[in-house]
Amino acid sequence: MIDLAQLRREPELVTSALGRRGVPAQVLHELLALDAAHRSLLQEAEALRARVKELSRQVADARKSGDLTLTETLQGESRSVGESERALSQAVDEAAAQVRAVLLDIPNIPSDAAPDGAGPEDNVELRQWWPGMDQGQPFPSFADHQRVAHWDIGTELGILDMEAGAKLAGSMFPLFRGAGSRLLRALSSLALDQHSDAYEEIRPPTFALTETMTSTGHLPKNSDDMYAIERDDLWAIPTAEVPLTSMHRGEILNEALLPIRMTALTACFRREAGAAGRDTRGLLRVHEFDKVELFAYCTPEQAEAAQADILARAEALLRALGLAYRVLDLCAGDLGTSSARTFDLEVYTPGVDRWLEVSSVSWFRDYQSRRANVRYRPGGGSPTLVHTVNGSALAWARIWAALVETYRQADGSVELPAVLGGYLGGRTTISRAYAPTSKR
RNA sequence: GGAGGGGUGACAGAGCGGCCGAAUGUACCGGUCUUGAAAACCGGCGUGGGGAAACUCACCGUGGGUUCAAAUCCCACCCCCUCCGCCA
Repeated sequence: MIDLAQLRREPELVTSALGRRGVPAQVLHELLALDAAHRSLLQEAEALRARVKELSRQVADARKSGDLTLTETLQGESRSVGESERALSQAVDEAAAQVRAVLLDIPNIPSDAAPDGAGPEDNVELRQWWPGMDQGQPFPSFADHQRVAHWDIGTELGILDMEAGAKLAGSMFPLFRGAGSRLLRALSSLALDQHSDAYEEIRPPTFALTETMTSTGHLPKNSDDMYAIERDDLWAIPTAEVPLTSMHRGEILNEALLPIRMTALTACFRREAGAAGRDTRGLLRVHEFDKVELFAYCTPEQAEAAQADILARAEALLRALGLAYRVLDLCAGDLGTSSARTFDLEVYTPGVDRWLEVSSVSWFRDYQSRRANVRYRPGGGSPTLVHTVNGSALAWARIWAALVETYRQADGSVELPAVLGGYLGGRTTISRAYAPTSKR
């Protein structure tokens, strides 16, 4: 969440910055009013509380001196002050809850560096990359045999079975088979191995408590986008960012250990509630996908480099896989709730002729760490919130789509890039012959 | 799931109704001593909220309750450990 003290200190600045991403000034004015009301109630209640404590001390003294009448008088007085204190405290709690509810709903302040804009159309494309670009070649033209959608390729080769997935869990739950399944495993292994030089590999739980989801900013605002297991107060994680951000919740981290960097392979679950029927064929948009995430807790000074490192690693993977992609600098209006600055990576898929988001590399400033209460002591001084940074490297479902489309050969087989060879037991060719044909 | 034990400051560990935000030890910071270091000795050392300040409030797993007063008593829940049961 944003810093309430900062809002009080410089309301115009915060209001105009949040205005860039569409938060009405009215909301902030109301928040300040609620906050002022809360504080004045708090002062009254605390004065009463102090009085009760003072009287209690006097009761102890009176009893010690054996003055029973005085003891009873003081007890009576304390009791009545205590009663009004209790009533006031309840009002204080209610006021505090109101403040918190509004505060939790306010998105992060965008970085000054984030471009202006209201939505996806205003995002700024920073660069593109494609195989051969470094040698001066133009953007690939792609042959007709590459202009086949991955869902057709998947069916043809028996490596993707959307029908079977739908039968088991409903539409938009993909089921990969044979070489298609192994390809996913290979991608995850490749990525995790690549990041292991600087990022500790974590395998977190797939579900998280409401409190955990709140720390990253996924709750309360985006509850419709998540799968819930109400009986156990659990939510299926939409990204490994959720558990990783909360791993050190409530802790004061050793400054010497920063940045603390972690990578995790998890399944990610998205209800995609608002997106019914839109771009939903094949793997364009699915409810469950595997993703390798990169994450860092760092000092404010380290944040920029930490974000750059994650972006560089995600790009390096795309290049290693030989996939054309572009980098977008998200405008203020398109930023995720918790983010101050985000770079999206979109891969080009020739078969469906689209740019698909496969990574979102974000800097959250102290928005998440304030919710999660993760701090460090700069120079041994008083505790200060850390910054969090994360990004995917990468989300595999769409990469899978890009790979089979980009590397489809004239004969209908798929010839995967050599970097994956070691993870595929040397079999970089996927052809009908390898398909375990139970059905087609 | 059943039985028992336990959750207190960075860590260890006392306190079990009345200046307890909390003894003591370790760690850490400053100082004395020393050529330097160690040891010893002296001093300091939690977090958060409110307040211009004086000052004040909260926090001893979490949430309720009893009481003039709760780390201390009562209730519920969570987590950890040991044993039993079950199990990939």
